[in-house]
Amino acid sequence: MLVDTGLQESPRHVCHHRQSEGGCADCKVRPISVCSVLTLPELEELESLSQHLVLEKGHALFGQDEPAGYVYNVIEGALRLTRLLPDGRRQVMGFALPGDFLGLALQDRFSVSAEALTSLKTCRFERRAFTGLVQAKPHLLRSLHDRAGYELTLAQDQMLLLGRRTAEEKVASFLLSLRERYARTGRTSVTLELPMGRQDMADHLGLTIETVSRMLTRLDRQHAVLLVPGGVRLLDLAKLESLSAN
Amino acid sequence: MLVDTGLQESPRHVCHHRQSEGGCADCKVRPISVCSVLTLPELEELESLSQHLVLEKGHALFGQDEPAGYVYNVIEGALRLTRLLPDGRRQVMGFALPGDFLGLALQDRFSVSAEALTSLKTCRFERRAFTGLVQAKPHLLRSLHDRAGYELTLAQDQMLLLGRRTAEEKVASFLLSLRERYARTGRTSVTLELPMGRQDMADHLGLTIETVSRMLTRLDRQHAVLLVPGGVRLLDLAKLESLSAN
DNA sequence: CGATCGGTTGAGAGAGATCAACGCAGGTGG
DNA sequence: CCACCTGCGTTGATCTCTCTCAACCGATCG
Repeated sequence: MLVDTGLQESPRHVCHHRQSEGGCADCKVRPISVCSVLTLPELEELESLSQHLVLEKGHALFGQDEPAGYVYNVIEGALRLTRLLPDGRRQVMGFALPGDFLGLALQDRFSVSAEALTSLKTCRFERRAFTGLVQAKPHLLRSLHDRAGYELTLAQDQMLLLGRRTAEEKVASFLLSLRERYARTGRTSVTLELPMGRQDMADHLGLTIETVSRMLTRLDRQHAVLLVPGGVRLLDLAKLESLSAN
Repeated sequence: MLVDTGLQESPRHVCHHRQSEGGCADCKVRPISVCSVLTLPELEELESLSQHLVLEKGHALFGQDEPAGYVYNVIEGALRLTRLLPDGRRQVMGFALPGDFLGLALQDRFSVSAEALTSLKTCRFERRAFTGLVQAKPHLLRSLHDRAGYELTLAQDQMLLLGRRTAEEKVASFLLSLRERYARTGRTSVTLELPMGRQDMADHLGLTIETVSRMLTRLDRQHAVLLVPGGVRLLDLAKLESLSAN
C-alpha cells in the first residue's frame, strides 16, 4: 500500500522561461483552453503576464498544500494530480492534459500535487496577477467557473466509479473516459496512449497494480483491447462499453 | 446491490409558494449562503426572483439528467444527492445542508438527483433569470466560483476516502467530516444528528448497509461514539481522528 | 553482463459482500 | 388492546473479489 513515488525533488522546477517564440495568438491549445473566451486585445494583456515553463518527466510542478504562487495552462504533455494520506497511501485525483487549467479554485494553496508524466510544456501566470485580471474580466471568470462545473461532474463520475464499480468495470471505464477526454481535445485514434504507469492507474481507480494488470490482460483476452507498448488499441468499443456498465 | 429507493414520485413537488414572510434581509441562512456577498439593494433585486419552496421528507427536489429549470438555496433540512448506474447501483455524492447552493455548475441539466431526507425548506430561482443576474454581478459569480472550488476539494476528499480507506476509516472519516460541516454552519454539538439512513451512508461510502452497521457498532464498542436514536454522540474525537487515518 | 525498472502471473489470505435470521418501533385494523 | 405487518437496523455464517506476497519476464542501462 505504501508507495515510493521515486519523485525528483530538487531541482523542483527545471524550467526555461521564454517570453519569445509565438505568443498567445498562435498558442496550440488556445481554442480548448480557458483563454478561448478572450479577445485579441485581452490576449495581449494576458500574454504580458505569462511565462512559458518546461518541466522534465518525473518532476513536480507543485506540491499538495503548497502556497499557490502560480496558476497554469497545460500546453503539451500530461500530469498526474495526487493526494496523499499521512501513511503514504495515494489517490490519483486525475490526469491533466493539454488545454487543462491548474488552479481553477483560485485558492491560496493547492489541494493536490502535480507531477509530470511526460516532458511538459505549460504557460503559467503569477496567481495574484491572474486573479486580478479575472476580477476585471467576468467572462474569463465565467469560463473558469464553467470548467469548474465540468470538473465537478468528472469528480462525480469518478466517485461513482470508485464506490460502486468492480475492478473490470473500473479499468474499462477508465479507458473509455480517457478516450473521451482525448476526443474533446481533438485527438482521436484507435490507439489510446497511456502516459501513466500501472501504479498510477491503480491509484486512480482504487485498485492495486496487480489487479489493474490482470484486468487489462483479461480485456485483451476478450479481444476488447490489444495491449501495445505505451498504451492500448481499442478493438471493440461496444464490448468495452458493456463491460464498463454505463 | 440493487436498491429500492422507496421514493415518492408523484406529486413530485409538494410545494407552497410564499412571497411573504420576512424576505432575504432576515433570511436564516444568508450569512452562510452565496447571498452573503450581496448588498442590501442587490438582495432586494434577488428577492424579487425568489420563491420559497417546501418539500416533504422522501420527495425528490429534482432528478438526474433533468433540465435544470431552477437553482436552489437550502434553508432548512437535508438532501441526499445521488447518481445511479443503469443497473441500479447507487452512489450518494453528498448531502446538502442549510446554506448549500444547488445548481452551482449553472449547467442545463442536473448531474445528480436530490431527495429530501427531512422536511425541507428551500429558496429557489428560475435558472435563466438567476444566471442573468450572475452575469451582471461578478462578485456573485466569484462567490459561486469559490463555492465550486470548495466543492471540488470536498469531492477530492471523498475520492481519497472511496479509493484508499478501509471500512472503519470510511465511517470514522464520515462522522468527522459531517461534524466539520455542521460546525461550519454554526451548529456544534457533541451529538451528531444523522438525518440519512444506513443505506444512504453505505451508498456514500462505497460500502454495504451491513458493513456500515458493523463499523458503527465497532466504534461504539471502542467507546469512540455512542449510538443514539437518530444519530451518534461523539465521545472521543481524538480516537475517531486516529481511526480515520487523517 | 548484472542490475534495475516496469509489468505480468500465480498461490494464498483477508476485508468486505452476500445471504439469512432476528429485534424493535411504529402504524393499522380487527 | 392486541395481533399483524412493515421498515429499519443489527448480528451471524459463509463466500468471493481483490489484496498480498512472491516469482518471473523483458527492456534498458551502466
